[in-house]
Amino acid sequence: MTIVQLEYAVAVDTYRSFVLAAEKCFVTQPTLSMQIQKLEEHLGVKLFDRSRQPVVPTEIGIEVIEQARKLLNESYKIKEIIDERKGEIVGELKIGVIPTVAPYLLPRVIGGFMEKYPKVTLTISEFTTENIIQQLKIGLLDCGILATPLDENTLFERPVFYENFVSYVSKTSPLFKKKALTTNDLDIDELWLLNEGHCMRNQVLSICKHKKSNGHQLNYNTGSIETLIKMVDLNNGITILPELSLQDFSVKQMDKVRYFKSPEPSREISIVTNKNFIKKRIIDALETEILNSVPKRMKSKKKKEVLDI
Amino acid sequence: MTIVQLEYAVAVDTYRSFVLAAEKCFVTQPTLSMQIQKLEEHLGVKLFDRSRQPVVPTEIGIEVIEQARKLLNESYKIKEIIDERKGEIVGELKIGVIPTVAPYLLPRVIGGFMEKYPKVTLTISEFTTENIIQQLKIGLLDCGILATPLDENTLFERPVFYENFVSYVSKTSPLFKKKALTTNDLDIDELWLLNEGHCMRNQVLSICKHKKSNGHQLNYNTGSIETLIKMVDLNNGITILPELSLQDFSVKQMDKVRYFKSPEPSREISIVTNKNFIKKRIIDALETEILNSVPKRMKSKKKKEVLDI
DNA sequence: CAAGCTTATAGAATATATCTATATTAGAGC
DNA sequence: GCTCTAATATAGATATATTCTATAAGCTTG
Repeated sequence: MTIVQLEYAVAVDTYRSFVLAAEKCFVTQPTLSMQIQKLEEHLGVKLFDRSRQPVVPTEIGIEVIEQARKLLNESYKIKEIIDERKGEIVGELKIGVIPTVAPYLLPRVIGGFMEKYPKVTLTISEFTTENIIQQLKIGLLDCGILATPLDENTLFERPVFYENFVSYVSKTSPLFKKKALTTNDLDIDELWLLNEGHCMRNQVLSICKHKKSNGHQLNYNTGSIETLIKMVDLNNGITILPELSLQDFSVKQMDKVRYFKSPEPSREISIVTNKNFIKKRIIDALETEILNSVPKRMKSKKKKEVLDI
Repeated sequence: MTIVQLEYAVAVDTYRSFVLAAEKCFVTQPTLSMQIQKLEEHLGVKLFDRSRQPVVPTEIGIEVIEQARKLLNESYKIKEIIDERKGEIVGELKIGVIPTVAPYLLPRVIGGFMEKYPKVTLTISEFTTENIIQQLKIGLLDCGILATPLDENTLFERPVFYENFVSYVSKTSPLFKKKALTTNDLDIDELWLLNEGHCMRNQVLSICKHKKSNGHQLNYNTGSIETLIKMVDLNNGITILPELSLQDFSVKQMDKVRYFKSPEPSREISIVTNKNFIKKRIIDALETEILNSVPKRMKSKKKKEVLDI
């Protein structure tokens, strides 16, 4: 049994294909097949059921591969020990970010980060919470930046900051005249919402969970907060925005922002990793950069009341 | 970097010798040397300082080897998953036992154990507590059977049973007339003790810690409880025995046993393993066998007041 | 049942691990 | 400080493993 064989087995599990796994491991498919066979022979059990398409791990294969992932993690940690000793922050960091955080946070973070740590390659992708969780579990992502708590016991959450929600109200809305709102003021039928799948949609709905709908005239669900803003600007109604999205607002736009009275609804944004997690130093560095690019007030680490996701 | 290379590095750390490590790994010394060199080259750091005799790991070598031990543990766990699936309890179990437990417990355990699990090879050695702790940490032992708590945070203790201490009193001692004793009755100058290094010696001394010595006429420190018994039988005085040592006593000997009034002084006997521990199923089986060969009353898992070791 | 995948097998080329023999180096004893 | 001894390193040969290319065999799916 070799580390390489375990890497191959894990790759087949991850990609559910010998051909694709071989490609990702930079070897030919027969090489990978042979090594998996040798591993299976060594262990005395079949790890994959090739008669299904796509290949699936056998019952015991699932257990062995889970354990193999732990072993490989320990092996990456050896490399980290070396890098750390050399005082270098190097490597690749694959980050998954939810779309309601990404555009307002990352552009402010990556510049400083890449300047400070030129030897780190960042790979950033926007995914839904569900997708990020999946990919963290199988190691396709090193960390996620998303709203928590997730209640996933194989993942580890480090809360980084707390972001309030605000409402964005068109001039034609009755709420425009109010200075500060309570969640009771919201009219669910006036509200522009994000698509299903965005955790922020659920949070916004839970803000208004006590309100009943009288039926919408128009159901427009969009994938981007920028669209929500434009809908209010051009088509009346209101929407709920995360605080960070206000950063580049014009004076005209700020006019339409209405804050909630305390307790303001808010979300907890965390860096989430696999529990036996690696790349600690790079991720520490990322956390520091995020904290530097976020208003001080949001860093408050005391457990606020946050909305479930 | 291969698993084999890491095994070699760990072996060199364990045995502090390339020659001996090679022998234990069943390869020649040049083979092992070459592989260690390749590993060092791959990692870009020297793991061992060969200019010292015996060889010592470098500062970073210590860290890398510690991590390598974790990786190897994960690799043993893969084998365990396979064995477990096959429903077999197989392998080797290296047990370290303290001398004040070994002769009264193990003979009753090993018979049944070996019959039930014929594919397990048991290797049992008597060592002091200190020695067992050391060997558990570097993996030379799989588990220890000793008095706890140890307060060692890299080790894991599973309390198995609680053993009272009794006194064994010669007919000429004034205590012989008493039916039950309190720890206050003990005369430290009459007491036969075990050698330094036996944890039970410390426990016995702590039973009498409030008593002052007037100076002994004879200081005879022995390594075995059997000797303590014979000293009382043939040379007067008293001694303290663990409860299990009474099991094969003659009627004549039982005459000399005096129990302590409640709360009886007692010790906690645990199976101790490394924290990232392996061979779970074999050790579970061992625990079951031990519990089967010990009087029910001693199994009480409620936290008794036990003596420090 | 054939087309288009995916995985397995065979044989050659390459790389790696191991061995034996021997050189070098470090430490112990005089 | 110099020898002797024990330990580690190096060299070259051999056996073993890994990988590749080419091709066969097995599943899916229309």
